[in-house]
Amino acid sequence: MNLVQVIKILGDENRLRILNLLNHGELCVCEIERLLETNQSNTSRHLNKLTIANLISYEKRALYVYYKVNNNAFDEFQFLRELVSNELTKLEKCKADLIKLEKYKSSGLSCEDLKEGKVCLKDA
Amino acid sequence: MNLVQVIKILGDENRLRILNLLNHGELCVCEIERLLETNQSNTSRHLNKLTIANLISYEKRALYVYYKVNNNAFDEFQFLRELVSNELTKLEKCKADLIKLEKYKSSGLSCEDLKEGKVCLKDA
DNA sequence: ATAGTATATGAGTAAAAGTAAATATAGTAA
DNA sequence: TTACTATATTTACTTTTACTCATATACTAT
Repeated sequence: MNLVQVIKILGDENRLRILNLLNHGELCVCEIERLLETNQSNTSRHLNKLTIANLISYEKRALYVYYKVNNNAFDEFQFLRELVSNELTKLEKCKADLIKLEKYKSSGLSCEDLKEGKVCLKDA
Repeated sequence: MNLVQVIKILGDENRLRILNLLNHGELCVCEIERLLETNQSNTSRHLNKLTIANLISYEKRALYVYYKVNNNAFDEFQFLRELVSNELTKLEKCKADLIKLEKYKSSGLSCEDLKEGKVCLKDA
């Protein structure tokens, strides 16, 4: 995967939001899905693209698939650190996502509780 | 123009090649067209997109329109310097473009000579 | 085994983006 | 003026990409 393709894959709001979230720790697909407020299929597809670009990696544990940023990519393409750590945080949606993420994490609940509505992330 | 749109516009090989060329000084449209070995219409469109994204700016002098990188954009989005100065130079096409550019510049000829074939940039 | 759940993927659709040929515009030069 | 040139834009076509619904897969739990 060359630079052009990596940048092409970065050029999507949902995928940038995912990178921003994963930059703060690993998350499973259904957590990302709820945080982005999109559907499962869409989330999975974006995660797949980011994986193909080697920007993230995953680990399957029980039923869940946990995704995290791939530090090798950040070593290979130096501009990625600057982009993810400094630029993304300026985006309104990314800021809002991090607030939701904080709310979710501090709730002490798990991703199963998300769909049961024990944590409401809407307009957090 | 927000970050997502800027990245989207960066995600194209021709536009990255143009940025790489302009990073070494201003060029007019027909020079870029010959260096990229594409046509006039295509070149003009890509330049327009880069202009919309504020990544480059232009100045009209006589019949020619000269484009150059817009340093304001590089100040606003810090990752751009790293990207253009360090990453682009690793791309094969960008390397080849710079060799052609050097050949053209050292020829001492002008863009009019390009189409008359006084400088051959093919496979420089 | 069966049922249930999380994730991935196939298929179809719609929107976006890249391209090239032809034309329009704006400037130069005689 | 008229002819010419560089660049932009219109138009039409094709390819790519994002999205959604439905289904498949893989794992868990009973």
